[in-house]
Amino acid sequence: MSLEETNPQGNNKPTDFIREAVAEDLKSGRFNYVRTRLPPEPNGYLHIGHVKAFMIDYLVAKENGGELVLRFDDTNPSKEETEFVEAIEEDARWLGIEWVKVTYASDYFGLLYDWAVQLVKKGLAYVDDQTPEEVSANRGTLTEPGKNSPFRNRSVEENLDLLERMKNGEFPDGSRILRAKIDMAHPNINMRDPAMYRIIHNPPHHRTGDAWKIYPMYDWSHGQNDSMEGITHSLCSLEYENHRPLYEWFLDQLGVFKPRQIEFARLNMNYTVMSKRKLRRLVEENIVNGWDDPRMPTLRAMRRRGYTAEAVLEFIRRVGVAKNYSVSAVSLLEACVREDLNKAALRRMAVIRPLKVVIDNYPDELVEEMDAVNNPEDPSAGSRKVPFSKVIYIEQDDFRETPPPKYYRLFPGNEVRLRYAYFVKCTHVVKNDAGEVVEVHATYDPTTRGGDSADGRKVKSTIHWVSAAHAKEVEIRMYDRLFTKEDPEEGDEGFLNCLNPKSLEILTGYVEPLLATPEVGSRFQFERLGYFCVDKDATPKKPVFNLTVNLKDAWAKMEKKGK
RNA sequence: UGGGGCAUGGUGCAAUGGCAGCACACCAGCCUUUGGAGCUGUGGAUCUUGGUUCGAAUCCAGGUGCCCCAGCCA
Repeated sequence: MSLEETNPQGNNKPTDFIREAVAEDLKSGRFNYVRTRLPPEPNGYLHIGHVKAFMIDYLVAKENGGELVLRFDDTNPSKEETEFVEAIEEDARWLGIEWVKVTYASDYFGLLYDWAVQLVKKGLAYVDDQTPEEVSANRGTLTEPGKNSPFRNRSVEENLDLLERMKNGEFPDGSRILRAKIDMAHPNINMRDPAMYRIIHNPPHHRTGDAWKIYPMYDWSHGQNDSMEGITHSLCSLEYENHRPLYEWFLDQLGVFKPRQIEFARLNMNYTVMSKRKLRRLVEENIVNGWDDPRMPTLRAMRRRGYTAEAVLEFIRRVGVAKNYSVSAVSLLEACVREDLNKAALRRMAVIRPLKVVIDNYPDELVEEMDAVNNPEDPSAGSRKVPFSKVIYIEQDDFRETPPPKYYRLFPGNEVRLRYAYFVKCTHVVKNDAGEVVEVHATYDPTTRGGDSADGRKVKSTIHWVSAAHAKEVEIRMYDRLFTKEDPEEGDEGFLNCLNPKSLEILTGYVEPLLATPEVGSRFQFERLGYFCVDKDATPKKPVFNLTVNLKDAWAKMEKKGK
């Protein structure tokens, strides 16, 4: 096989069974173009699980020189709102997804009704007067066939008349449905005379208002809309596999353009929940502070937390596409976020759990401007000045009165480097009545300015600091996983019983003067701590920083293991 | 006891009858003015039984396990 045949584009694109199927269809001539569709129902906010499906639809079209249509699946007025249409578009745009047009299932209500009339005329659909309970009881079970409706053999004329009167609003909700006439004994339950239209008088539809009193079911709408729009590949998740025979049945009976439906495994992630119902409970029961609470798996939440679209996309790329049921690790997402932010985030010094240090031999009134590198990964980011003085704050974690083995940081008698400043050696501590260390005293070596010793002596640790007199007090929001279990839905106690009580911790810390009035949304690496971004709650008086993701902490891991 | 689908290191994905590989995680080391980043290295997987074949993760048959389906939701 030649290189051209295996690799028409001449590059090594990642491949998967969907892309292979699409390539086959193009090669065999089943289709001579590619058009996919993004079919969200506007009934909630997008979460990380949607991103996988969105990117498959978008990239399959893009890689094949095709088009993507953003089509809102708004066939059920009781669940859908315009607010979500806008939110979904905004989130999808943030991801960088491009579509040629926005359409709505409701755009096709008229045409779809005509198609339904066609099926009725062909004797392939009928109006059923059974109650919902009767319909359900007569559907049969997984192992037993269903029973035909007593209304199944109505005349075409009667069906036509009843359908029109359903449409005109003459009948109350639940009194009748239009059903496809297929086979009540079919082993696939979706084929047992599935409902096509149901009657819904209220609420009004978010776009068509009260123009319609009947609304199509997913099965009757989706495939037909795909066909009307000339969609070639209707890509969806595995639970629709059982619907494919019905998808194809409708299109075959209608004799219209027939797209190909291909199913893939949806994205699941550990330590979170993804179902709309559960996410809604978290919001409504004030377990989180809204849909954009940085602990939520929604895109708005991740954006607010400081995740970049690039990182999210890279995560999706690494997760891949297959048909296996799988649960991806949130730690992989975090790794992608770190990798992306490491390249560009400016480094700053911040102390989130302050401990006061007095450098006794440093002149009382002296202030020195220390040179600090903005980003060691990017020399073009330059450097900045950071003021240094006699009283500073360091991290509580960076001092121990009695150090455990392998602890290299500050403790009585030990010398460390203050990043970009001086070597300091701890001399003694001051304690409060409770016996807690409230102040550490140290001396500095004036010959080590900038952080290098003249005599070549080494220190094993470098710690960060801020000058107490120059620091800005800020609010720091430390986020952790919302749940303590990898699978919060597992077991009988339910997802609300494994909430992580420490998923949000609000701290008051200090940052270097350059961060006194940061721009909302800007991202920084607080050295040795993690990546942080400025929350929308920030005010000039009190900046607020969200923890985006922590830095890998080898010492914390070591210490934990030692216990 | 119906139908549809899926089984590869801890996790996620490759290998399309020909040396089981990649990423994250893990472990060890090097380096380091971030115990960060980076670099090097180690360990660990084809659900099971049989068959076809010179050769099987891949093909065939049986078994086992997991997921989906009985909305007038999508």
